[in-house]
Amino acid sequence: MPRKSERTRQRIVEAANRLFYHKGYNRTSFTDVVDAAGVPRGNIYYYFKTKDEILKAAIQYRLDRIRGMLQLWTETFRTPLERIKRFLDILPGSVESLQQFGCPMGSLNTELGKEQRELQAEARALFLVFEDWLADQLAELGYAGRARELARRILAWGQGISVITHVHGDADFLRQEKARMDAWVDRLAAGEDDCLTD
Amino acid sequence: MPRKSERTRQRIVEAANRLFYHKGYNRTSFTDVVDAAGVPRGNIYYYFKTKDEILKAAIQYRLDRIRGMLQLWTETFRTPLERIKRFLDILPGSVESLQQFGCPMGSLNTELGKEQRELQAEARALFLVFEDWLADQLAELGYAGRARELARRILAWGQGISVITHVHGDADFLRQEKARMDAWVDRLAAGEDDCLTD
DNA sequence: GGTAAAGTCGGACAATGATCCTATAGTTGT
DNA sequence: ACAACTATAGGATCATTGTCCGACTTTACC
Repeated sequence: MPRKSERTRQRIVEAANRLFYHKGYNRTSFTDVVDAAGVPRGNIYYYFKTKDEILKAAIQYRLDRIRGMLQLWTETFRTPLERIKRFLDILPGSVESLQQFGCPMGSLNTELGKEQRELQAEARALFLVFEDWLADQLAELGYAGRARELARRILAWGQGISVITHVHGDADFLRQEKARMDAWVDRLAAGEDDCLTD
Repeated sequence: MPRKSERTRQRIVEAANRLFYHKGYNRTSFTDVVDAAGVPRGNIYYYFKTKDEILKAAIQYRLDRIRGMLQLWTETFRTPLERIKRFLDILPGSVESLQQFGCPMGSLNTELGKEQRELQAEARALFLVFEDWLADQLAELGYAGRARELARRILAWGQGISVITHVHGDADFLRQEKARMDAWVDRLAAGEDDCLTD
């Protein structure tokens, strides 16, 4: 039973994940990872043959956590409106990180999208998980036909806020825009046929 | 008269600028730059002592071009509405680049913002140039009090679109959202007191 | 309790990175 | 033509990178 082994692997993945977010994938070295994980240099190779594999494991780790989180929200909140609102709460809930490092999904995809398309294809899954879940909520809200489109729009909105918040370190902007998103979603749920929803 | 010299320097800056956009700053090596610029390895050092300096020159180069462009738009278009519309046309005007590499300003700031704050402080200026110009136009449109806020919102919107377009390579999404921005700006110019502007 | 696999460890490896040196060639003003 | 720069040129340097090896120790099972 490789139980101890499993924990070591987990420590590597978690350290790598944190470093990839804080430093970016390409600026994170093998040395950084082994140091942060507290495992000896040679040992990491037993678990991952290449740096790519570590990234894939880190993305998988994120996916698992996100899926778990969304699952929990689906169970915890009765209405799709509450669920979407909970999603929007991510923004103010992690202002400091967003100011310092930007959005974990967004910055990773932006970095990999330039020249490392295969890796970015993996990272894209992070967006799709959120998109699927949001689309489900929007469909349940009565927007079945345009659920994907609206979901993607919400994600784009969040990405824009994240980038600007990161660029200027402007937490006020984030809070202000988050409030606008809340209001928009409220109107959406109320079925108001206003300019915003066309 | 160091005229030839000036051209060499320019070639280096332009090559570096392109590479920084296509590959990212950190993944662009000195070797990449000298190869692309067609100058011998040792020669680049005559112009720039460090990689940072090349980046600063590249940012300066971008700033100059942007300022020139905005200046031209200010002169070419009579009304602030037309000018802002011209600004929005950047998006469909560079779909392919945005799909492949993301927004030049956004991706650069996202990359540098993580661990290279001093360099990001330089890159931030790119956003501020646009923000100032947009704020001027919005003030002229009659939104003097909220001009900066609205300008930043427009930029955030554009960033969100760029990120999502880049992540999914989705040109349709870009066009669709661009149309929504156009409509929004029209309503803004018409002074419609709708939900979007609060 | 002994053997094979699982897991641990430190260092080696070649490649590439940014940076720098020094020698040569043009260009300039006198 | 000559000294003083300006500019070109290519290779040297040294740290860091991702990758890998081989020896060691622990664990699991017969």
